[in-house]
Amino acid sequence: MRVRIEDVAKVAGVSMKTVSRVLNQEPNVSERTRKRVQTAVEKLNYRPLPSARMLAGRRSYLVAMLFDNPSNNYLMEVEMGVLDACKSQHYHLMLSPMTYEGSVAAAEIESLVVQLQLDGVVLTPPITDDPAVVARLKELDIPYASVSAKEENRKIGVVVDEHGAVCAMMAHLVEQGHRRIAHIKGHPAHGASAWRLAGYRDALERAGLPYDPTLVVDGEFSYDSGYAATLGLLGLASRPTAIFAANDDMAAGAICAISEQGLSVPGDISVCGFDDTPIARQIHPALTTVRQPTREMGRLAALELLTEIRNPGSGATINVPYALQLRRSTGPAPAKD
Amino acid sequence: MRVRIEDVAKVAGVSMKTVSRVLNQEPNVSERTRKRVQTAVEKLNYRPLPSARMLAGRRSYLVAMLFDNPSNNYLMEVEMGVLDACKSQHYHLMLSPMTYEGSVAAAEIESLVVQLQLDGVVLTPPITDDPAVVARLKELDIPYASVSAKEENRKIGVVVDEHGAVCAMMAHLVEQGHRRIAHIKGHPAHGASAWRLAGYRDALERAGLPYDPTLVVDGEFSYDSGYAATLGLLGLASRPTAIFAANDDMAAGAICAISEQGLSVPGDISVCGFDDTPIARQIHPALTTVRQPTREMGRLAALELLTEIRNPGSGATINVPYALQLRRSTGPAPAKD
DNA sequence: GCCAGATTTGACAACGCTGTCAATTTGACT
DNA sequence: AGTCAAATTGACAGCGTTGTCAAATCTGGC
Repeated sequence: MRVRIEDVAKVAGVSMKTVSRVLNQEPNVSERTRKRVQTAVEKLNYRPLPSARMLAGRRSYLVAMLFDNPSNNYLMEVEMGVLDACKSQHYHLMLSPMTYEGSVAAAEIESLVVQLQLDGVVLTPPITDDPAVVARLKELDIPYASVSAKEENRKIGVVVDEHGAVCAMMAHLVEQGHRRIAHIKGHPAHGASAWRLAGYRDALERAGLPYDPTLVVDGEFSYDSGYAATLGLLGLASRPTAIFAANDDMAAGAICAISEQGLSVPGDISVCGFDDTPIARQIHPALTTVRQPTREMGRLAALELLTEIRNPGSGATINVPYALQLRRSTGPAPAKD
Repeated sequence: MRVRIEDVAKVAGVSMKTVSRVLNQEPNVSERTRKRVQTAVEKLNYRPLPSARMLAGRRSYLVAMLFDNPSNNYLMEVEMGVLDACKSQHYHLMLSPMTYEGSVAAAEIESLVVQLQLDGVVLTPPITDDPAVVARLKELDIPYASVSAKEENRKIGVVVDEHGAVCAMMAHLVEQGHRRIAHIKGHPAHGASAWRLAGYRDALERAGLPYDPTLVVDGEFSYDSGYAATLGLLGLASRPTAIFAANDDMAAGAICAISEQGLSVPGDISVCGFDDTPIARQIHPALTTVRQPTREMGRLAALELLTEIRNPGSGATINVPYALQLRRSTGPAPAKD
């Protein structure tokens, strides 16, 4: 038989309403009763019935996560985090893949938010920076939280100090004696691409190294684009001794290209990436990269969104720490001739 | 203001219940009243509120996908497929990660299915073969569809002919002159591991090759387990000239181990995997493997589930085709001494 | 014109939860 | 102890729909 809120109330020895308060994190519940109720909820394995809450309250207890497949891994991690957060607050998640094409997206938003009476939306890159989507969301006055959004689109959400991470990574290369460090840019639609490039430039300046435009090449975050870009760099008259790729996939492509040319990593050229996706440990040599706590980021973004939903104006942007993962793909610069 | 069924009833000059009957195509409504109600519905542009019907009626229009992280990529692909199917039928998807531990899982199922009044469940490996979960689902009489389940747990769902795929892959190796072919087994909890091992043995027999137990080693589908297993194989007095790993991650580990020992792939040893995950194209050399249409499998499984829900007894198991992806990691067996 | 039986219709009580508002308890100060 | 305000708790009425079951209305045969 279905467990109802009434049953939980009976077990906890409180009223239905009090259980409801605990479930919805409403204020004015003493710590002692809250604990008691929570115990009862767990004991009975109770979950509120979405349709009943929707009907009784005015909210749908539904948030959507909008995405457009940057990378399966990344997405899945964020999703798990969002799921964690939702579960902890008895919210539910709707997944909504969107083809990132501006106007189409806006119409999709419309039907999602309006028809399903969504309470809020979690945005993941690159949709975080889609002006049409953000504008429509604001217009509809629906709370949204973003993961790694650009400054201007970010009121609520979570970010890492990408700039700092890139600088740290670059500092590591400089320490190893590298002076000609190339950069493979990310996909132009992603905010992260710009941050990483900016970090690269600032780090050069900080190290007193010149900025050489020939060492900065286009990429699109894909393995193939990294491979192609690296081929170009290797053809340069004076080739770099290190390559900083804007993500791991491209770094993997770079390593492959370098090996294929008969050069060694890191003997001849050091390579580093960004993100610490599983591939970083599964290539040879293992990739030096920057780790972001992706799942945690999803969780925190969703948590802030729920906070905002519950209490408009109280959602914030959270900064999470990054961590350099030094592995075998970077090493001392080869001795100069 | 929202238009309610009551308003429609008033306009049509009938009771709420009669309007409901018309909306749900129930019998025993005279043609005249049906018309009158329909006119009123159109005039007021009335749509029933989903949560109210769910609460009052019995269906939730909700299906869940149960999973326990076999691989982010795989999962995400299946999920996308399931999402496609749900969307097309105006159903919604609940994601539910489960820690695969038998009894715990069963309790979680309970709470999901009963508490959320799910209409059906999509099972993904390895949960497809968790006896506790399957038994509980049957007991609760909830329709479920599985993706790549073992024979006995599969009434509704989708499978690929893994046995055939493995045989085809092995035939390819044999054709290239390989006689000592090793196999790295998958995680024992996954049905696929058994299929792939069985396919390996049958293929050997078919090719008239002896089955050598020392060439069959344990793995758990992870990169590291593939790496470790391969080290073992390389230490053998008479080492294999080809390794068939039960999935791509392990194959990638194998390639890494082989290279580290100073041997070449495929020059000294050919390696092949299974699944065609992105890593297959991102390692060097690119991996020969078997591709399954993962997303399509998710879609078809969900579609069959929805069919079954709508019309009990009509769901079926669908067989989807596999495809050999021949890449650079396999080649002719080295000439015998 | 009347009756039994079939057909059509409606009243009303769920469904499981939250909002409202009043009742009770707590705690800080006299 | 006694007071009053603040914090905590609970009773109960919906939310919009469908299920149940009884009431009303139609049939056709006499």
